[in-house]
Amino acid sequence: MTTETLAAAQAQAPATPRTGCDDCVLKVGTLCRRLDHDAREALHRYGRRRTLAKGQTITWQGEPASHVANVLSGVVKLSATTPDGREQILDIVGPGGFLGRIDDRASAFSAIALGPVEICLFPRESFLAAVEDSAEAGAALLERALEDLDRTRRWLLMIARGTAIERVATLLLAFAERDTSPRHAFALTRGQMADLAGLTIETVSRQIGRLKASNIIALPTRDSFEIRDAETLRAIAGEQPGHRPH
Amino acid sequence: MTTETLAAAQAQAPATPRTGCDDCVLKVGTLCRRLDHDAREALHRYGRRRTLAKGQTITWQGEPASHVANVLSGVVKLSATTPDGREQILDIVGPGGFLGRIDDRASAFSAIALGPVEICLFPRESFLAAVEDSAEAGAALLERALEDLDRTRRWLLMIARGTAIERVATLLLAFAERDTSPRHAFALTRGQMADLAGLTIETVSRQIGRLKASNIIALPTRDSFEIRDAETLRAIAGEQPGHRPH
DNA sequence: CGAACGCTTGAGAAGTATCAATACAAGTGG
DNA sequence: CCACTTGTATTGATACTTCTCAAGCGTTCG
Repeated sequence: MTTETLAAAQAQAPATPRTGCDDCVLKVGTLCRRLDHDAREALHRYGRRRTLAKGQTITWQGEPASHVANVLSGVVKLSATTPDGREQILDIVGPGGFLGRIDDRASAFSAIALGPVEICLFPRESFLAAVEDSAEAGAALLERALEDLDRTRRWLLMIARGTAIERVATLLLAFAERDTSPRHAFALTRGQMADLAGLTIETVSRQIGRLKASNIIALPTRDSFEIRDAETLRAIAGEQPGHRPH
Repeated sequence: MTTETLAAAQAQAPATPRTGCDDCVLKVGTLCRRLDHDAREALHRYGRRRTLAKGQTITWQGEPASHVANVLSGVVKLSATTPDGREQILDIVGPGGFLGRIDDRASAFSAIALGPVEICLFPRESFLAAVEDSAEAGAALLERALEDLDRTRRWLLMIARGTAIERVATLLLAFAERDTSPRHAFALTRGQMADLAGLTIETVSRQIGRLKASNIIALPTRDSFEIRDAETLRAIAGEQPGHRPH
């Protein structure tokens, strides 16, 4: 597993052309889209687009991060590793997501690309300056941060009070939300599901087995599933009416 | 337990004088202190200061919140109640903290005053407008939100991967950080510690008993403790060097 | 004094982790 | 093409942690 820091990533890919925000991939974007032209210019003087391969680490647990980043495309897992070697995924960050710390303390977490990922990388100081100059950018990032906070709190509740089958059912419903076809892909491996749900691989597998045995889901292949009884599945997940996962 | 919403709280205390931000209690404040005069004026046209008694609910789980608030003084617990009646405290919010959702969906959580609390209450729309007008306010709130996010993620890690004694040790260290005298108060009751740590009262009590039996802590009275072996306690808590709890 | 509340302690039950074996799929190299 | 390795998933037996239910204790307060 690569252990590059943001700075290292920047040094490693100096050939990447300086790309302006005007042709930014981030169409649904949080940041660039809501900056006025001047602010965008100022920020884009410092922002660099980088491409990361699957498994590449963007920030490494324990190192002070001099840079922050926005995810342009692809998916990143934000995770921490306990002293005894177990991993906990704290969030899955997709396009528009913010990575890094706003102060200069060491980051407690690692961000690892789950597939090919494009990010926009900023020195922390210039990023902060840009945010303080543009109210729109600040408001957009604030909105995003508060959404992240809300989602993290809901997941904290699930981890703290939910049983194994509740957590797995919630994950399956989240996977199912991503597409409309009846057959859904497991977006994560069993190991990643376990790391996200705070369980072991074996427990995740057993709960999926229980759901299959109860005919609540079916497993046409090993990496896809169909929901046979959505109502029961939602009931197991303890879904509150009025807000949906993710 | 009172179940008032923000709107109800506003209606309930109409006699409170409209207080300007210039004499705001929030000296270390996140918001008001960093607004320029015009923005402060604009916001203060809508902000109302409210005093809440211990146990009073500021927002109620499931209700759409039309207002947001900043905590001026006192401490609030942000918590959720599961369908089966157990409570999970998601965060303890002190002066400078932000309460509420920035969108109009129902709030998933309740905020309950742990003691006498002063808050500054804003209609959500005017609050948002003020943030979009003032880059400084946006930046300050963003900083705060990202801190909250970081702390919540650390606690999620602790809940997901930590054992009962690790969680309790972490809480004790957090209590001990609040004062310098050798004898520390339990800032929360056993029940609140359990709700925060995702445990039961009995388990919390047993872990405290274990720490006492191992001479790692002493219990001079029932609502205070002394740390006898700080190093071991920190080792149990699994404290990473480089960042401290809360 | 009795009631209410918060805390402690005990015994048994339940849920999940751990350890271990096996199965399956996808490469890889002979 | 087939053995072999590697990564991932399933299944079983057992141990351990925490929850649940229950009882008892100490303090405060009416």
